[in-house]
Amino acid sequence: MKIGVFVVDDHYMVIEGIRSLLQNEKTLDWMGHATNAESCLSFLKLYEPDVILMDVNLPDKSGIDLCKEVKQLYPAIAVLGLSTFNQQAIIKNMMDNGALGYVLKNATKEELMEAIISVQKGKVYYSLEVLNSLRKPTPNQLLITRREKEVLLLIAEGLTNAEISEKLFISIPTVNTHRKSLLEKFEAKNTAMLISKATKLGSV
Amino acid sequence: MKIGVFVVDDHYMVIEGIRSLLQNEKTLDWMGHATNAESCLSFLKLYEPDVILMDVNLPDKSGIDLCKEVKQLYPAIAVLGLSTFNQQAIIKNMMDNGALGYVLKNATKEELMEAIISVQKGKVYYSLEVLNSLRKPTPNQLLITRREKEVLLLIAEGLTNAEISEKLFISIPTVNTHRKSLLEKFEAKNTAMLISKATKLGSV
DNA sequence: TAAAAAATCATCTTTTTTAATGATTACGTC
DNA sequence: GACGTAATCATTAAAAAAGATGATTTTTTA
Repeated sequence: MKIGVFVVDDHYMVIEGIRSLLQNEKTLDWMGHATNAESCLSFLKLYEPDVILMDVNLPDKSGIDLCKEVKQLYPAIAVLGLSTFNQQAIIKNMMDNGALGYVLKNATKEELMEAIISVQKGKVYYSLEVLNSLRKPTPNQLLITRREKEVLLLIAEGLTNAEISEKLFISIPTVNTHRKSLLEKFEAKNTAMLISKATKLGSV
Repeated sequence: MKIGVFVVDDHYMVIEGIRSLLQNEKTLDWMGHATNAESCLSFLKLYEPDVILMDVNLPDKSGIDLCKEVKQLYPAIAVLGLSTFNQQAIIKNMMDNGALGYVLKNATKEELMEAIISVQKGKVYYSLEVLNSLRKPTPNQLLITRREKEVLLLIAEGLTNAEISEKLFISIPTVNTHRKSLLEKFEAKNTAMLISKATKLGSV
């Protein structure tokens, strides 16, 4: 019984690369590809692959959202996250939304095969690099509260404390408190460093 | 006479994708690939391809810098920029540093072939999407000067004006001037927005 | 080489952020 | 129901950034 594989990625070269890597694998059945979330969902109405390789950055919606939808509609399909970035926040998000594994786009053929076979069996798979990055002592970035995240986003948009307080219906001192805990949690010296770190970690 | 093609990209899947797309083209000679700038330069010491497909994001240095170096050392080689992003700033930068063309990673085989043939003949090539984006009214982001970029980087690292002035051996008012022009050019209301925009545009 | 652009410095004012401390209320979990 | 965390608000002061204007010296580039 072959493993049906489907790929969703907005870059044709990447799709072609994966197809080329996997084309001689007799245990796999290349079911096709989609370059956006919509056509992926259309495909799934007609066919049910065993494994979907899913890029986290898609033109119409994020891979994270698509992953969630796919898992709700077709729980049997194993989703394997795929991206160029090695960022805890994104990976964690992807896994929380039903992905069974995560590989980077510089993965070798062997890694990719191992990942596909693993998730098809229902086993979790992370590529080596992803594992290493997840092993790093978790900085406090993951522990941002809901409110702090709201404030962070507004700061990044360029709002001042006064504007944020108005928008969130809280007092300026409160905004300041959140601001201070954000600086602490991100180990940032000031706003610039905060936004810089937060953006790179995918929190913004 | 075949066109010698070399690819520099840090993602194995992309390399494989390009190779697969081009493998049946009899007019091309696949000379190999590199996954970072260093090994690209090593390769060029031994062989001279006609065209290099060069990703703008490399692990060891930016494709923009690599492009500059390659053109200095081997002016005859045509460099074709390659990336997932369609951003004027990056494209312009790449072209200013000697690239003859620019295609996105979702290019089709036909586009890619046309691009390679064009730049090999010394003709400029932009993919359709790139052309469209270049036609848009240019925001001022492209015009960041060398000094402004230095200041921007230090701001993002969390340095204050005083610290920056010390580091760059300039006065605090001067740092302030650069800071203000950065805010203008990025159309940012404050530091937070500046760093946010700059990071997303790849300037940091 | 002349014009344009970049880089430099200055002064002064206002706004915003950061720091330091302390405290109350709400909420979910064990 | 106790406990910890999150969320809220307050006061005061110092540091930093932002805004407005003007001006000189290098560099680049047409």
